[in-house]
Amino acid sequence: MATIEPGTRVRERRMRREDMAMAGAGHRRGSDTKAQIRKVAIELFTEQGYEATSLREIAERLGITKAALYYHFSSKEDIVRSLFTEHLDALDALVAWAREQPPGPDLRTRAVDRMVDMVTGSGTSVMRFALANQRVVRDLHPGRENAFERLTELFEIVAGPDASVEEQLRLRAALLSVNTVLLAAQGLKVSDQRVAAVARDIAHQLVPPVTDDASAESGP
Amino acid sequence: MATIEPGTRVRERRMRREDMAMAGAGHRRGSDTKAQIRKVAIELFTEQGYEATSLREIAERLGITKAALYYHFSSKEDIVRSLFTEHLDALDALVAWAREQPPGPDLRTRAVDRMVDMVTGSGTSVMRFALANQRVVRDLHPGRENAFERLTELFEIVAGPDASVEEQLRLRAALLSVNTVLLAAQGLKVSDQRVAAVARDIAHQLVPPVTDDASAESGP
Amino acid sequence: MATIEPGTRVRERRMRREDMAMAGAGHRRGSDTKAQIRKVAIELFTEQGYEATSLREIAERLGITKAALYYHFSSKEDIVRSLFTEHLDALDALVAWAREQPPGPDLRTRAVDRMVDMVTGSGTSVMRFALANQRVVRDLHPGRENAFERLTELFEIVAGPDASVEEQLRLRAALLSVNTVLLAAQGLKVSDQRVAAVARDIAHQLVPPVTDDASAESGP
Amino acid sequence: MATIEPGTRVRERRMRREDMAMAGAGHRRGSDTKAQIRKVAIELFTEQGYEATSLREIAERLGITKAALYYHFSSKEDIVRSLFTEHLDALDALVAWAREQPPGPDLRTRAVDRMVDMVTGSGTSVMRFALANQRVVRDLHPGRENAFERLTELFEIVAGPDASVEEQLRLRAALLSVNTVLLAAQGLKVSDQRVAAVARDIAHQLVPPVTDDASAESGP
DNA sequence: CATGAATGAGTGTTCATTCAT
DNA sequence: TATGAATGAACACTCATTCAT
Repeated sequence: MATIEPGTRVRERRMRREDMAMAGAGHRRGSDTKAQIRKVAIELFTEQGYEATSLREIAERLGITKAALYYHFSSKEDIVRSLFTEHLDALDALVAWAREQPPGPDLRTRAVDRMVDMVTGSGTSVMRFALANQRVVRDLHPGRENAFERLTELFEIVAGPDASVEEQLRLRAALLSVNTVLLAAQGLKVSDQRVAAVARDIAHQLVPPVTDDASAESGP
Repeated sequence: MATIEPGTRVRERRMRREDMAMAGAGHRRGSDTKAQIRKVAIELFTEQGYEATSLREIAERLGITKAALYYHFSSKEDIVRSLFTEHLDALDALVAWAREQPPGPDLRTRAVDRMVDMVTGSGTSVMRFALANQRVVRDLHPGRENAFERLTELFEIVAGPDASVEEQLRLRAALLSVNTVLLAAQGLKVSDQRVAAVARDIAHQLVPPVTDDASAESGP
Repeated sequence: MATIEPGTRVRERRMRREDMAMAGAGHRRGSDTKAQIRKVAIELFTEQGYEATSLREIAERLGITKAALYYHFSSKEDIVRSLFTEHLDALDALVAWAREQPPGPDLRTRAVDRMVDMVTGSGTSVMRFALANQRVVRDLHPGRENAFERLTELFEIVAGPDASVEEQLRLRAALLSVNTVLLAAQGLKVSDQRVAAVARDIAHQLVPPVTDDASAESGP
Repeated sequence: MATIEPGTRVRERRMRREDMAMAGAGHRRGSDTKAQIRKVAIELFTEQGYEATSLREIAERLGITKAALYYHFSSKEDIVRSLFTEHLDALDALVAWAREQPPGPDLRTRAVDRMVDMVTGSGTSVMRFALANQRVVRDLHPGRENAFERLTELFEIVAGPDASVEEQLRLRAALLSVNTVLLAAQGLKVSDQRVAAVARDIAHQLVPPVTDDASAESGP
């Protein structure tokens, strides 16, 4: 041990909710703990990654015990799964929407728009989380339908059956570009709106023109 | 995580090198253990993430003991740091090259080309690894020069002093697009070369035209 | 150390509490585990020294797991710190008492008496522990108030402001002599009471007579 | 891991002797490594304790490898044993001397004198070391003759066959008092000589008067 | 004389998880 | 709804020790 560091490391067990709640009416013991857990969890998982985030951290941040987490969720994995299925609906809706659309030259553009909306929309986006935890997401429902499966489906619908590999690649890149821009914006002082705008522009720019049937897409 | 990873991890303790060694070479043929550690480490860190990868895994895969890792590296962190500084040189070279170039309308394009080359070349792994472990990379040298700092520098040099925020964003996105395409290609059956080609195309397409002051190149 | 300790340490893993428990009490009867840890810890630390005592030893002797120790204490250091602050009160009380006493020729004698009482009093004394682990104790609160600081304070109060260095030395030796006698008694078949008696005698004998200069309390 | 600390922990392997030696003629590679090891070892064992001191520390401080230590000593224990037997001779001499002395009333006093000389002389370190590592010393030669055995022998010879338990205790305390004073002197600004003088005084004061059978011994 | 490379047992510590209350 | 107390498995890391060169 050599030299012993003085204070630190006191584990600050107990820092109950009473401390911070109390004031403001006792009305909150009732219900939404589960929602709060989800909120904190997605934040931490996104910031630090799934494996690097411990249940203790989540519990402590909420002023509850680890055991309490187990009342609401049956495992750590269950938390992350819940986060996903919760937000997977958005993707599902997008897929459903795409399926209904008449296949036309502007479907791709409109799909991209919705994608941009989705990603830049709600606070801590699942997309960001998914990118930060690809492995977990992939392992989550092995063989079953997960976010990546959904995306693939979306890609296929929007690309259409006749799209060449290059076309597919470009389209996927277009749809994913929001995240690239998000990544690119790190360290730059830009408002979220401006980032979103640029993302949209770039995405539009990348959408490959539809190549109906004949000819090559780079035209004469 | 318990249920997540299905097979694997079966605890196959002991599977020593004697199996493959010619029984008689005292401890090891005196050479490249360190290099092998790095190789295995970058593989696992990329696949599973830094935190999700244990030193036991690395050691076992090499048929050595955990303690042996500590002969070559002073900590887990040291391994990851070593991986980085090893390949940081490529980025450094790129920055140096950019600095020497005469600022002209085609600098951006040529920078993008080199970037694509770098990422699709041997360095593939490091970039992929970096993206899969952003947090670790960021925390690695706090305040000091790391991969992200390097990239930022590159961005600034290539963008030039008068670039607007939008322009910067687009340029960054262009330079990073290789990775987007890499990501997009997952699950698609395409050769690496084709992916690289598309990446290059897309990157070129995204490079913002230089808007110094005069009309310049975007003209008709 | 390998060959040093002959028997002992036979690795007797698992020797659970079920043996002595009435099978059915969920985890523990809810009470004094923490106290028991402290008890065992001070014993082992005193016998073997802090560094030479492993948490496994402590846990095993109690029939609990190492992890259980961490439920009650946040680190090994925390255990030792707790032992100290727990018993530091005794020293504090002594200091407080000394401060209140009217400075007179018999203060020294009475202080010595209380000291002897304290050290020979409670079972495994902190004093013995402190002497066996001087370094740890010193490193424990670096710069802050620890046992040695307390003793110094006591020495100064009892010695008075005009004491010569020799006088101080003798007084300190008197106060510490209990421990010398404790040490000297090792290997000798004597009852604790007799040891205490001799210690008291010796201590009294060593107390330096007060040597003011002016009349003061040794007056005729 | 949470936050990664930057530099530190680089293990500073290699810091060879060439760096510091080189200058001063190459004459030192020859011999006295063993002596230096002992010197460093006794320092560190005394400061930090035997268990808390690692062979790596010793080796590093000397600019050699751990393996080199094993050339000179067959184990860590061997080092400590060597330290002891080296200085055990002094004690042996004392015992021998005591044995030769005619048992008389002043033997005790003279024995105490020699003891004080021994402890305050060059041997200081060993005694201090022994006190700081009582357990190790005790375990060192289990059943065989060690420092404590020697001391016990000395005690018995000097006390004589008819001494009561109290007498023995006092005598032992007298002989050990040097160490008490050494301990007491910590934190006090006194020269070693003065400490020695006080120690001698105290020791003399504690020597119990010989109570053979008849009469008082200090009588005229 | 000494090192480079390695090992096996052990350290303190943290984790996800369980369950009686 | 939650908690207090605990567990077993794993983790990163260090130690004393070995041995071919």
